[in-house]
Amino acid sequence: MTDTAYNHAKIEKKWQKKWEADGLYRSVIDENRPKHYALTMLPYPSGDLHIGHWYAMTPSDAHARFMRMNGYNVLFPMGFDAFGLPAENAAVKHGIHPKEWTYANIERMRGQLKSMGAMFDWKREAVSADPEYYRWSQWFFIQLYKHGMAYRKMSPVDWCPNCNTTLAREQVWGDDRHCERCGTPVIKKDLDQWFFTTTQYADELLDFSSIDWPERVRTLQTNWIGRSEGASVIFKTEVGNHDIEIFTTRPDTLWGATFMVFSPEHPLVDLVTAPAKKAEVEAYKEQAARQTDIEREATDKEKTGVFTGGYAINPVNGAKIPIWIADYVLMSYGTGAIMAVPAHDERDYAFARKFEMPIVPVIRPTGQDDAEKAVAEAAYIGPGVMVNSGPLNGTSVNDEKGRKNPSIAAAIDWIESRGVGKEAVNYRLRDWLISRQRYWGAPIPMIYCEQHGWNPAPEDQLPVLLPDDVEWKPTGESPLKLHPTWKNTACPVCGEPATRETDTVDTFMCSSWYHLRYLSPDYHDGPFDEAEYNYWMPVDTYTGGIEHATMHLIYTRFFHKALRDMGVTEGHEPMLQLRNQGMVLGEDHEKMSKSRGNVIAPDELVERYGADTVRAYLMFFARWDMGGPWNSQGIEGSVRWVRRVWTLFTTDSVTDSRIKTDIALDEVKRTLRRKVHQTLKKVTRDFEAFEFNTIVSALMELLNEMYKAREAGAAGSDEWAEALGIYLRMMAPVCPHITEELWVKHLGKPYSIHQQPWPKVDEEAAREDEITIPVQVNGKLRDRVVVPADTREEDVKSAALATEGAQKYMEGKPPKKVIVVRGKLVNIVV
RNA sequence: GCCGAAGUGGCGGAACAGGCAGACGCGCACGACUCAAAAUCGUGUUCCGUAAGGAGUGUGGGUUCGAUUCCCACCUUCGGCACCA
Repeated sequence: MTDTAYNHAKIEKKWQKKWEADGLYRSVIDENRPKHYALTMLPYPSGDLHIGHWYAMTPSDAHARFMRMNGYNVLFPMGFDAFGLPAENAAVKHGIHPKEWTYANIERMRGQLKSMGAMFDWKREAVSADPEYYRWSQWFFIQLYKHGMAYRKMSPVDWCPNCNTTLAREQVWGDDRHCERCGTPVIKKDLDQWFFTTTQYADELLDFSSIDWPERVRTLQTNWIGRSEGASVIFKTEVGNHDIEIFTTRPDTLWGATFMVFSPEHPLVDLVTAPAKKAEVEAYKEQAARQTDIEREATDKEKTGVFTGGYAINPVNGAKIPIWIADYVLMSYGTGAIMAVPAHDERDYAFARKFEMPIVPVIRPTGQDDAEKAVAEAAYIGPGVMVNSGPLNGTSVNDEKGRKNPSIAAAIDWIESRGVGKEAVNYRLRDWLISRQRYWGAPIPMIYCEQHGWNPAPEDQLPVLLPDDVEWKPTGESPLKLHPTWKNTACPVCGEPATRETDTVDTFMCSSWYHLRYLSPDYHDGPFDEAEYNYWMPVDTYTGGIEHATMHLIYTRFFHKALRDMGVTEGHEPMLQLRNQGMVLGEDHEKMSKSRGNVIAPDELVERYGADTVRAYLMFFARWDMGGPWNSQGIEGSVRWVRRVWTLFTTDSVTDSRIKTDIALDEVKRTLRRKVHQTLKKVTRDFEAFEFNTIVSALMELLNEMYKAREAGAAGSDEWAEALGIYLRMMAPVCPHITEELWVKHLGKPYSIHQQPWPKVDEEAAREDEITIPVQVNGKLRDRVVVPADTREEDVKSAALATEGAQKYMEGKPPKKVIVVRGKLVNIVV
């Protein structure tokens, strides 16, 4: 029967073509139906779609299809995050223009994406490198600037020497502080750069109450933002009475401050340094500056520092305390200066011991009467009661942070009443460094004039186009800076000659709003069409990798909130539900990489097995949120499943002649129907929970049952027809092509299966009428008893007691206790 | 050091609210079909034991009639943060 052999290539191409021709996946506003905006993270056009893209996108597609079958008007768009450094590297290496390289890759990847058979609405495609796209990226920059949320500042920033550009704090990873893209350790440079005020939203970004995001991501973001509650306190220099502001989480230990430490870069260092100490201080500053961040921030390093010869006055008790400089105090956190309380801080303790400074305990530990003794060996961090602290002596100290700790609350109140400090919150989060010294990105639309400083390019002149005629220097410098004429322009204020900013924006800015451009990629009067926005936003389901937790997923939330405050968007969050996929590892259980040679190419798999099978295996082989190792033998299971589905629908039944009576056949049909509806219930639940692996296994199980039922003579019955119809619809989101073919060609049902409603569970049919109850004696399984599902507890109990296994292991003793769990189990305790 | 996730057969994994551990699949073994092989179909497959039986979800304890599931301590792996004041 060659004409009924499963030819995946033919079937998949045929339906993809028809779906596209019919616009089956066009999503248009329909006020009569509830909307569902399903979004999966857009790819960077690196050249080839890899298995990780398939792993992220096909289950997302299946879920979107499931929602569509459940009556939602689903938008599932796709596009390309098309600016970025690899395009420039290709230009330097192979002499191809980044634009050409990028757009050729997009062309190729678009084709690969289409081979998935996903329900992407290609009419919504957006490409961030298109001038009509980056025009609006630039427009957003200008709006942020106008609202005070974009500013330029000279500061020490992270520089990747390989990528030849600055990076945002979020893009520097790991212990060795390497570049997120290329892995090169970054260095510090003092540069004038553009920033967005992400810190302004720190508190709001900590609030996840209105979104359904994985705990993991929420924790990562919370830690990243790093909120600490405490107080800011003003100390005074002994000479000159200058303010020294410090931040502390432990204002209750102020009375124990026996010295102060400045970061070597602190602006007051020169002022407080005594002439006699000048040389020593300068030498230390230089030595600190030479160190890399990694050396400097190594926690196990012996403490170093020098005395400045200057003193400060502790505002709570007037004590005169020495000021030191040490590299363990970082200029980039807090104010760059600390009060040192060696008795109750490990670092200060180590420093005080080394340089022989006094250690004054101000907390007596609970249950001890000697506070001095408690700090003889190490700093004391736990609860207790305040001592040596003047007006606050006797206040109890617990383990809570901030005002929840009575001692901290008392200290804050006290310093505020004396006007020497106030309650304060500090964050680890920094403002988003947005400047990139690269060519292939959206030019920052700012113009510098000698007379009028920085001003935005006039909005009616957007986009500020990237010039095509650029030259590549092997040094890796941005060609934009070296372009002879591009930067020359007129000042928007006075019209005199002025220069453009030659830096481009971080590509993460372009991807912070792509979900908005998808709404109306061809819209010219604004970044998006408001009618589309009002209907589709916010994104209902967002899927993608966890690696973006503290980059894109923070940036896009910030962006949405900033736009909201400028009146551009509404609502507080852009994406309501987030789900992360895990990673597909190589067959050697290692991360896939070209150098390891363990990369799996989806194109080859599709050619060999077909997209439906690849999709099925990707959904089946591991928990989606966990990922796991690829197994090229394992995919055979999915190959067989898909083929067995095909065979079941395209061949006639071979009836087992042993089944003769109507009664027996009725039982077969009833059992089949039960299994069908039980499976439907499970599959529905699992789709809602993003548990794709058990969807496929449930469908496999049902298929096995259907083969048995067919052999037992169920074919031709109403129950059989129902089973076939429900089976295909349940399978359709997983394997869109084969199900369409079987639905239309073999069941003769109306095109398209993807427009059919999701089947309804018949609870009555799904109910078991007989159940097997395990019988335990003292917790060990000894027998089983089959009873009607509605049997009363007492009857289950007596049936269990009567079983052979129960009798044997009770050894004639009377049961002490019999536990009957309804519908589950009986445990006899003797 | 701190925070988080995970440890289940030869392998990937399942167990939805504390109730039959190992669903589903890979692999393997045996059988059917075949001259033969592949494909396909069927049966079996946690370990020890011939068996009766016993053990078993990283380790050790605990709660419970009953624990992969809850609690405590620890070990290992992975991810994040880290002199953050």
